Amino acid sequence: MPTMRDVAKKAGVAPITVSRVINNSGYIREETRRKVEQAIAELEYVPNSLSQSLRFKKTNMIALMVSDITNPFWTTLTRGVEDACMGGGMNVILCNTDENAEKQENYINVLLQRQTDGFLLVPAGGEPAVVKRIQKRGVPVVVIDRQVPGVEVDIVRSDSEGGAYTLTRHLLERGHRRIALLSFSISISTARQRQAGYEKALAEYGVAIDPGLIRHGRPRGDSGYMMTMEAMASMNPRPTAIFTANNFIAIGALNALHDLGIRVPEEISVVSFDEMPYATEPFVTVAAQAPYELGMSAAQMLMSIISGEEAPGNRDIVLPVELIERRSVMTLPMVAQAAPEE
Amino acid sequence: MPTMRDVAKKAGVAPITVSRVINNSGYIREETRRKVEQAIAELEYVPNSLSQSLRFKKTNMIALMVSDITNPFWTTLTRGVEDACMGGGMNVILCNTDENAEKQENYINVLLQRQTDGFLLVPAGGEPAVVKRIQKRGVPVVVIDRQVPGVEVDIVRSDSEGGAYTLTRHLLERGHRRIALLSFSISISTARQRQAGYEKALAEYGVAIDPGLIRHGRPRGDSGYMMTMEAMASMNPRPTAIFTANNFIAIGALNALHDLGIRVPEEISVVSFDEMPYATEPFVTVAAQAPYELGMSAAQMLMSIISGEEAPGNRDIVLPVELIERRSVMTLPMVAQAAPEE
DNA sequence: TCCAGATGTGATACCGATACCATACATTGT
DNA sequence: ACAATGTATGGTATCGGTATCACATCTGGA
Repeated sequence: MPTMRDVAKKAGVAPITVSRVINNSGYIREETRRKVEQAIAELEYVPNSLSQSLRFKKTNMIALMVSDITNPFWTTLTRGVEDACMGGGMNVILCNTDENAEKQENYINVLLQRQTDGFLLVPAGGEPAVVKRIQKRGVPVVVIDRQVPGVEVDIVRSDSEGGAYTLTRHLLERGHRRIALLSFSISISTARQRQAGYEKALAEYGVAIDPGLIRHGRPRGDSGYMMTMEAMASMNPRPTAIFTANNFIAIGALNALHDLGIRVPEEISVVSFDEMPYATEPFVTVAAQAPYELGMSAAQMLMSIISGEEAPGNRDIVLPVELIERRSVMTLPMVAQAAPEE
Repeated sequence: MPTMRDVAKKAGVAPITVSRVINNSGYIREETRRKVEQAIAELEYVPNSLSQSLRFKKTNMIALMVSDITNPFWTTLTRGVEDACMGGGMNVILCNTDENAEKQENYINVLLQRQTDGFLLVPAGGEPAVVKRIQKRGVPVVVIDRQVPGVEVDIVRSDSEGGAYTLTRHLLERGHRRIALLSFSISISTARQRQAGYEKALAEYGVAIDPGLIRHGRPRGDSGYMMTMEAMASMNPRPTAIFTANNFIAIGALNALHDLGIRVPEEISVVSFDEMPYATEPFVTVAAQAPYELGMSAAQMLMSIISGEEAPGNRDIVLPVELIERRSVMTLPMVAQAAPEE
C-alpha cells in the first residue's frame, strides 16, 4: 500500500505537492503535475481516507439502521437512501437491528466510534434513550417510520393511522363487522397508530371494539402464521375479515388460511398494510406505503442537516399511503346493517 | 466530542495513562484507574476508531458486495455473513451493486480508500479485473456464488450444475421433453452452469437441445415476466415445462402465466432454482441453495485469511443444493417415450 | 529600477490513539 | 548497602494527509 510519501519520493517532490496535485489546489507547474501524476499511476496510489477523515472530522458516511433486512419494504427504502446519498457523495452503512434493542445499541456504539456523520434510524424497542445518546454527541439523526416519545427529533414516516382507517373502512363499507386485527408489538408507534385507525373506523360505524379480535405478535411471517392459526381456532364466531398490520404478517396469514383450507376471499377477506412485491400473484387489497420515497426524503433531510443547510428540529414529515384494491375482499350480503354514524 | 486528551486533563494524568486504563494494559494504580474511569464517564468519552485504524492499519471492516439487495437470497446470505463476523469482532459494510460493473467499481474504490480489511465479492459483470485490482493492493478477497475466469481466488458457491441437472431430470422423469429454460446473462457463471446441467440431463435422455426454448434475460421479476410472455407467444409447440434459473424469474413467470390464464401445473409445469421464501403459498418445486451457510462459510474463510491463519489460495468450496418437491410439476401421460440413454 | 503581486514549492504542525523508551519510586534478596 | 526487579507514569514519535506559514522565483507596471 503506497502512501503519499512514496509518491512524493518517486516524483522527487514534497508530499504536500502530491496533495496539491490530487486536490487541484494551489499553484502547480505543468511539468511537476505530470511527474506526480505519473508516479501516482505507476504506484497505483490510492489516498487513505482514514487520515483525511481524521483531519477533517468528517467521514462522509451515514448509517442506516433498519429493523429487518429481509423485508422488501426496508430494502426498497434502502435503495431510496442510497440513491439520495449517491448525489451527495455520502456512503451508506446499512445495519440490520432485527428489532433488537441490544443489537441496535452495539451498532450505534461502533458507528459512533467510527465517527459516522449522521444516523437514519428506525428505532428498535421504542426507547427514546438511543436517539438522545446520539444527539448528545452532536451527531445528526433523522428517525424513519416511527415516532419516539419525549425526544425532539426529525421524523419521516407514513400515515399509519390514515391508511389503517381507510383499509378498515373499506371492509366496513362492504358489510364486514367482525374484523380481526393481527398486528405487532404496540411498543412500536406504527402498531399503535394502525390500531388507532382501525378503531376510529369501527367507531364511526358504531361497531364496538372487541379485544378478542385483536392480536399482537411480531412483524414476521411465522408470527402471522401462528396468530392466524390461533385466531381461527379461538375467535368465535369467526371474523369475516382479517386486517394484517404489515406485509409479512399477511403472508403468514395467507399461508395459515391456505393450510386450514379457508378460501380467500370466499370464506374470509384479507387486507393488509404494506405492499407485497414478491407475492407470486398479488391479489391482496393493501394500503401501500412509499418506501423508496420515505428513504429518499429522510436521507435528503439528514444530508442537509449534516451540511448545515437546515437546522435539526422536530419536523414530522408524513407521507400519504395509497389504497390498492385487488381481489381479497368479498362484499357481504346486506343483512340488517347499521349505517355509519356520520 | 471529547478526546482522550480531554479525559486526561480532567483526570489529571497523561493521555497514555487513559489509553492504558481503557485497554487494560500495563500497570495502573487503583486510584488512578478510578479517577480516569470517572472522567470517561462524566465526559461520555468514546474512543475514535479512525485514529486507531490509522495507527494499526486495520479497520475491522469487511465489505460484502451483493448483486441485488431486494432478493431474499442475498439478504439471507448477508445474515450468515453478519453472524459469522459478529464473533470475529468484524463489522460488515453491505453494498448493493445491482449487477452493475460501474457501481461495483465505485464501491470498491471507496472501500479501498477506507482501508477495508477484506472483500466478500459477488462479482458483477464477470470481469476478472476487479478481483485482480483488489488482490494487487494486498487486500484479501473471497468470491461468493460465481466463478471468475483467469484469477487465482478463493470461491464459495453452490452446485449450480448439479442442481440444474437434478431439476431437469426431475422433469424428464415425469415425461417432459419440451422444457423451456428462462435464465439470465451467461456472462454470469451460475447461468452457464445451470444451463450446462440442463443440457447434460437432456443429453442423457437423448433429447436434442432446442435453442428456441432458451431465453436469457436478467435475474429479476420483470424480466421473468417478459420472457414468459414472449416464450408463450413464440414457442411452438408450447413447452410442457418451464425451468427458471432463479427465484425472481420464477415469480415473474408465475405472474405471467397467471395473467395468461395458463394453470400451473395442469397446463404447464414449473421448476426453479432458489427457494422462494416470500411466496404466499410456496408450491413450486425448487433446487434450494443454502444462502445462510454460503455467507457463513465465505465470511469465516475471509476472516481466517485476514488473521493470517489461512493463506489465500484458489479453493473452490461447492455447497450442495437440495431438491424440494412441491406441487408445480405434472407427470405427463406416457406416450412413446424414449428411455434414458444410461 | 524597484516593488507589488502572482506563481511554485517546502517545512512544520496537527487530527487522536498508542508503541516505545525513559524515568522514578518501591520492594526484595543477598 | 546496593543491585535487581516490580510498579506506576510520562515524553515523544508515528500512522497518512493537509492547513498554515514561509520562502523562493518570476512578471509587469510605475
